[in-house]
Amino acid sequence: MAVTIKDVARAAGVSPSTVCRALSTPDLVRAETGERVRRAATDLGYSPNRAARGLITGRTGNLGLIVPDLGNPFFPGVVKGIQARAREADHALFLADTDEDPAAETQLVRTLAKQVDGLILCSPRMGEQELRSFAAETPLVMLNRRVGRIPAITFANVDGMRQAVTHLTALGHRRIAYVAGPRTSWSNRERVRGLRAATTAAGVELVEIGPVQPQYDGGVAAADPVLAAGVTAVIAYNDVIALGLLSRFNARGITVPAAISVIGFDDIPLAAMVHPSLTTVGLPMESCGRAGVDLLLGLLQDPARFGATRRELGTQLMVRGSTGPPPPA
Amino acid sequence: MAVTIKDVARAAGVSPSTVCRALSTPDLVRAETGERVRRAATDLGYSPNRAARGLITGRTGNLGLIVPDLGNPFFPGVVKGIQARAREADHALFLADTDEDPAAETQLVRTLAKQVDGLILCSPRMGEQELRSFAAETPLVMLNRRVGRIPAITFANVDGMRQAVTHLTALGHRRIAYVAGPRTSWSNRERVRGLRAATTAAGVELVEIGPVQPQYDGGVAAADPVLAAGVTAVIAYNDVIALGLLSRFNARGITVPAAISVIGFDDIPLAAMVHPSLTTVGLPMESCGRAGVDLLLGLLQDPARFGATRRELGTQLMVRGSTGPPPPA
DNA sequence: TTGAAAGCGGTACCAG
DNA sequence: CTGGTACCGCTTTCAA
Repeated sequence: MAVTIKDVARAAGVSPSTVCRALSTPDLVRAETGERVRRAATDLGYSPNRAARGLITGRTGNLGLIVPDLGNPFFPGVVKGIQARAREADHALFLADTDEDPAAETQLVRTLAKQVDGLILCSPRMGEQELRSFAAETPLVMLNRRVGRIPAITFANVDGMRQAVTHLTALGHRRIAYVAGPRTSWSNRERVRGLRAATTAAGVELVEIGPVQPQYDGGVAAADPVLAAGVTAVIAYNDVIALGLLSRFNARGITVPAAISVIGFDDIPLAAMVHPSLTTVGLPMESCGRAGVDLLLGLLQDPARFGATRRELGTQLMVRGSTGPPPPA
Repeated sequence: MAVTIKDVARAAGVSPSTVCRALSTPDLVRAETGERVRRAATDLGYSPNRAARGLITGRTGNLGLIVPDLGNPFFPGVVKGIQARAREADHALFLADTDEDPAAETQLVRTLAKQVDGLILCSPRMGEQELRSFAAETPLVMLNRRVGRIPAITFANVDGMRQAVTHLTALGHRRIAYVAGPRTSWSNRERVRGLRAATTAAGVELVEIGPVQPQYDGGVAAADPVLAAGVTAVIAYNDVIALGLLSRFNARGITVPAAISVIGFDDIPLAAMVHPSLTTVGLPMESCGRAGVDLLLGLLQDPARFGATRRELGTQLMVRGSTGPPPPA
């Protein structure tokens, strides 16, 4: 069995209480005693049992993270940022993947909530009411979604779409398609909103296609309708869909960007690795994760801060090989 | 504060002991009483505090997972499998990412070991001695590495390479390059071993290039040496390197597979999404994760099983568009 | 079949 | 500055 506080106390010839103080509040202990205790602790390889400590302090030193699908390359980046920041702050991280199932999400929140100081919900799929009620009883931060005054980190989706449309209109495109993601997706709604505003402002036509599943095959399926729509450029809900579009265009002998321009969203690592490389709206995924942890830790220190705690991270269009001037009419 | 066993006891008009029994050993409680308790528990939304339970039972119901880099698309697949299986077995999962740093790995093992029933080390980078000593004091399973008798799940790397070489020789290739991954990587050593055996057996030439970092840029950097080696086919340590090769070949106007054939390893999702799609040796990543959890849980139930607990998962060559006959000489 | 009591590993308060 | 004591939430004897 592991070494406990009593073992250290015995070895140092003091009481457990003193060991506790020597380790966590050295000022309250005589220097010499503290020294002796700490040496004993080191010698025995002691480190406190966090579960036991949590029982009395109410702080476990653990955070929980729930994501819809690690298979979607958007999420690992965020998870990595969260993990890194949590570790810096000396917190461990529980991870759960819901496989895009809102019911699993709900159940996992319930289960995890007990074992952690706070939860991070990445792109949660559950309903607003549920989210609100969870947020009321557990410290909780959302990533990539906004509901009421629940603390959240989001991306500047609207501005990202503005950048994409500006890029395309500057190249001369006047008729643009959008391949939509799931209707239930908050970020899809935001992106549509930004797109409509930008196209209207620029006076160019927008053709909405879909919705499709935010996956490769969704993009493949959307490609033919896009071509049928007679546009010279297409913006996809995300990069994975855009890759599906590229693939199907290639299969049909449509060259990109000569015949049609393609823009994705997210800037997953893959986007820069394909040919032609994908022009896309880049999101700071790791920063998002780190910011989420910071927000949560701040909230734990000062729960009153709730409500003043939402942040939108900037996005940046990455111009690459998949966009160019429209073909001559 | 959360609802505790006492709240349930009060609501049901029984003692905490009875609540505990009604929930975990229903046979020891009168049916009617048990029913009443369970209803009260449901009504109040009670679920036991696992940390408190762990304190006394010695089992936390938590597993720990340490991976080198979530940014490498190989790992999310494995993590997903682990997470899914752990959840089915009613266990929660701690996740840590070491950023390829062996020192961080060591420290994380120490930290996590206290909070979990067992650890899963995915492609661990630390030294053998360290691994052995950790394995001696903590229930532990390795994925994608084998050291002595430590329980482990691995892939049939050697056979995978045999399949790749068989494919290429069947197409007529007689001179093949290998772009090596890190020397410190166990799976790279295994793959080299399989490759040498297979090429020798087939009587074809093998040119080893590298090692390079197992990343896209590593592949880009290796492309020119590969071309200079005068081979008609190249096998890469992994898919990400292979994608780098494809990119650089494309940039130099070398067409794949007409001028040269390319094979990767891992079958990351991306491999099927690029053009030409990548022929690669597929590894059952999710199965690996699930098998790892099963192994660990078995070990926890019966520690004596240690040593009889290694398993190698089969691999399957996925023939796609990046391989074809060699160009006429 | 049930309740009381002890204790898992810590921390916090109170006396001294 | 230090030790004793109570208690965090739960499980598990031991008696009744």
